Amino acid sequence: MYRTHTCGELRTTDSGKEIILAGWVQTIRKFGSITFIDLRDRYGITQLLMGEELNDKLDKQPLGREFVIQVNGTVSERSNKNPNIPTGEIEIRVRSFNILNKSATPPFTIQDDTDGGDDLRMKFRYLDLRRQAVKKNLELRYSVNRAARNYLHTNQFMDIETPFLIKSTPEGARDFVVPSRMNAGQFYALPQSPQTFKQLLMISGYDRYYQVVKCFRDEDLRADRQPEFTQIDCEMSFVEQNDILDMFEGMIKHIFKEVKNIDITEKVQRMTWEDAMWQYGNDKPDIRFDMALSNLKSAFLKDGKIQATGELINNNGFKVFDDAETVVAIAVPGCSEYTRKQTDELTDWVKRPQIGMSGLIFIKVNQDGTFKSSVDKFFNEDKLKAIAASCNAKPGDLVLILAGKEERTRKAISQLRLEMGERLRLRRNDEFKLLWVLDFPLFEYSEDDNRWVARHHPFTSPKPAHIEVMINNSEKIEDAANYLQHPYSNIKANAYDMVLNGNEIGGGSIRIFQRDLQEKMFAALGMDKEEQQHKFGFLLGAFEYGAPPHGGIAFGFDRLCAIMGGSESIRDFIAFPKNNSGRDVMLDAPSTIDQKQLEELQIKLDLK
RNA sequence: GGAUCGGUAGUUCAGUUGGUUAGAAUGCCGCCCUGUCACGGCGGAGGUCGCGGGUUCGAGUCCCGUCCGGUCCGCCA
Repeated sequence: MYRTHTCGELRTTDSGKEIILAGWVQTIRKFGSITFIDLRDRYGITQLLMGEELNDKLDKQPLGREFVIQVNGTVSERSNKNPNIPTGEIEIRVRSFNILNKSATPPFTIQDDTDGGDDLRMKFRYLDLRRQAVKKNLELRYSVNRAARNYLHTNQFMDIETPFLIKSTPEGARDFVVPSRMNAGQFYALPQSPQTFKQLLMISGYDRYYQVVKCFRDEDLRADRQPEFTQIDCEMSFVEQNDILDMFEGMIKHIFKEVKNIDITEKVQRMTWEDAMWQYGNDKPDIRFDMALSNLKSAFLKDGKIQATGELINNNGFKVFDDAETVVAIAVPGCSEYTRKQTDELTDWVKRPQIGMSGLIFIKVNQDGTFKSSVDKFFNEDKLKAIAASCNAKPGDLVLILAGKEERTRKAISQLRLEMGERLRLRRNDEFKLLWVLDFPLFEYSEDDNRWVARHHPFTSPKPAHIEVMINNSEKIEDAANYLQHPYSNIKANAYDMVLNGNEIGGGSIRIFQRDLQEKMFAALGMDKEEQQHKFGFLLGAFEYGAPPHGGIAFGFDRLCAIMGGSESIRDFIAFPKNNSGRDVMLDAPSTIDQKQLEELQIKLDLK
């Protein structure tokens, strides 16, 4: 027998018991003729006390950090207790020990605040995973997984596995491809999501499906994006949008209750995509704090028309505003005392290439009710007051204004809002605010491909009221620069995202389930009949055999875990993640393959 | 594809205007210590300053290139 107990479970009530423990040597503290050892396993740390009688053996068989040892001994109440660990009231009086395996000195310390850098930790990930801090994250991940499965199981969802070797459909993200040896010259693709399979399962009558499943996208990485990632993928039949929203806000609430013991009792706020863009400049607003936008002038089409023409700011001799397509403001609470240095620093911040604005205008709303702005030359106090009022600025606030092209400016003010929220510590990682964003546009114009593409995916249904517009308008565009004027840009979809603290954690839609509407959708995306048949013939065929109305959603499991764990980066919530360049630095993958393998696949490399 | 920050002891970092033998902490090794738990004390070993080229009497430091890593933009239906 290797052990009778784990290193996390013994207490004073076990005093006197003869036990066997096995684990890793965390630290050795030699104290004259006695030696203290912290023994660690997955469950905790237990202190071992080795007396004088073991010194000969310790001299002959010295221990080191991360040695795997087994000890026999007696549980004993300590004279000096350690209140910092659960087993701190006892120690093991060791009678004998056994080295099960030695260890080289690890390249970094196996501690919560390790001295190892990210690169080194990834290279020795198996050592990094021994650390309590990382273990805690994986435990959280497992408990989110269990909570989701329990909820879905309770609600009659059935876990059905779908294949990983599937067909490439170059719509959306780039596919990872896998060469086929038996079908030389042909390739499988790894799924970006089990989308079409879960729709086929609906047609097969499995009306509630789920899967916690790996998905693959061959795109560049980010702190919150990996080339292989896990989704909680779900689909339901005979449902309307509201049924799905209710079901899955139920799931998220259940997860929060089970994992973090947080009760979210209120209904999750629902906001249209247009309102999100209008109020926050962003389709995934962080609503932990307010700071909503004031649209002083905007080319954004809301309810099919331009809502802000700029009467408050135009024609005051300030060319920047007069020439701008869009002028937006936010009121930053309590920052009217910003110094010149601080406002200059903010100006530099918005001028960074990643933000790309050419300047920043500010109005200080002083405590005494006066105003001081960077555009005093052009705007009198009444005007400044009106602008400040438009974004609900209070005395003591700092109004920040950006002006420029619609898309860039809206994006920039959104980033500026988040940055100021961050600086003012309004984005606490122990506060959780959920939001549904609804009615996304169905199409997006791709200037690269000069055609309309599906914003969500091509199986998403249009709002019923917009179907006619979709069918009766050609997809062709005469003037690409004016695509916003095309009727397609105003078609909305039965699509929804769940947003948590400004992060998209889930997205889905009510699907098209009739063959002709699906064909019209493909046609709108510029796909002719032949191409439709080649790429999606199986789905169009299936729609002819009694496809039920259906819809679904997929949650980004890694990201959800990271946010619940209070982290921006998903890597610490994945046991073996890839680095920024998509490499596994531990395995050193990807790597070249043997000439023999290439020959079997009949593949010749032509590296540039 | 682009921007930006970084690469110095096993590890995390400091290193002034380009100037003597490149430092600290921690880890490692040795000795001392019977109540430590971030143990303590004394001593010791440990460096191709990522790599290549250039400027200079002299380069860790300046310039060019390159590789690696972090973050971001593009991209990610």
